[in-house]
Amino acid sequence: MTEPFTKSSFSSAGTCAEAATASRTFPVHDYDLAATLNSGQTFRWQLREGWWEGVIGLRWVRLRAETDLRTSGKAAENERSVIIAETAEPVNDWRWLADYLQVELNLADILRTFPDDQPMRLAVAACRGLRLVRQDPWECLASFILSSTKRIVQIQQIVARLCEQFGEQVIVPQNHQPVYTFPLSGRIAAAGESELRACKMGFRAPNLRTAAQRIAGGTVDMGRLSALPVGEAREALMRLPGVGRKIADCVLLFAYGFQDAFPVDVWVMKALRRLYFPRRQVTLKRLHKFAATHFGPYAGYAQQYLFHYARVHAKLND
DNA sequence: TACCAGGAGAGCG
DNA sequence: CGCTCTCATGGT
Repeated sequence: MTEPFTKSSFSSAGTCAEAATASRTFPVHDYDLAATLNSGQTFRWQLREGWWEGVIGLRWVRLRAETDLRTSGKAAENERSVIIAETAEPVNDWRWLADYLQVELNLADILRTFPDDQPMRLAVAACRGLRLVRQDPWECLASFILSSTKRIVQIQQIVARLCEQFGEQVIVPQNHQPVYTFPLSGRIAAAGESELRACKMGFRAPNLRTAAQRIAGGTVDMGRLSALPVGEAREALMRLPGVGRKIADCVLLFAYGFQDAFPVDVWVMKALRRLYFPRRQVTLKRLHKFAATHFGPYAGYAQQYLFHYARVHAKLND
């Protein structure tokens, strides 16, 4: 990577009360920040005054994408731009953010591995710049346990209540409203079921609580799963209550980076049936088999394109 | 009102 | 294996 433009200041916070403490600019190619942060992988990013605000680990951060003026004449398919990040506290090492955003990943190399068929061409064309981010495993697992048969907006609301209720306050810019961390598993494990239900998660409450207890108690070691073969990691996740094939695959893909994990939800199911099996009644199991052989080594990435395409761009209603 | 949402799990034939 | 039902909540 080229040496990025970094600024860390104890400087003139004088006139602007909302001034962030540290900022950094990441050069990127083909990175649609809005689509990426708003495509149902994560549930805490909020667009406010032109910035995407969120919490990664213990840090408040806000992000903004800007087209690189030096190359503004280039074709859209190789768009150069920058992601500007600002934090509320000084930052020495920005690896946590570079890793989360996966800014060093070459998207073109991945898109090249996709099958050269009409559905993928449509999805890629419609969602150019869509990325996968690399999330914290526990936050990802907990969020997706809360996701079942909920719309994305509702998942966001439940997660927000959970953080407000059980998370710790993080440092934010002056005059900014309070922001909270995603609660640790131990904190959720210690919560009562009725406290959890107060966050409007309904029947998912006992599942979240039991999963948190097993993780906080060491029955499941989230850190160890990344070293396992994908099949074994999936089995370990699926032993947790409320975690079936779909949610396990979401965690494998979004948190651990198993690129061949292929979550099939109602949208992906609809897209696959409509685009690849227009007049056949295909079972879920058959679709998994198809996905494992058809979409290549980055099937999970292809899945995200199909999901976003189906949900936002395509009209797949029968 | 009826139906659906980035599902899982139990019960059934 | 495949099908059906239930779970809690809020929005069309």
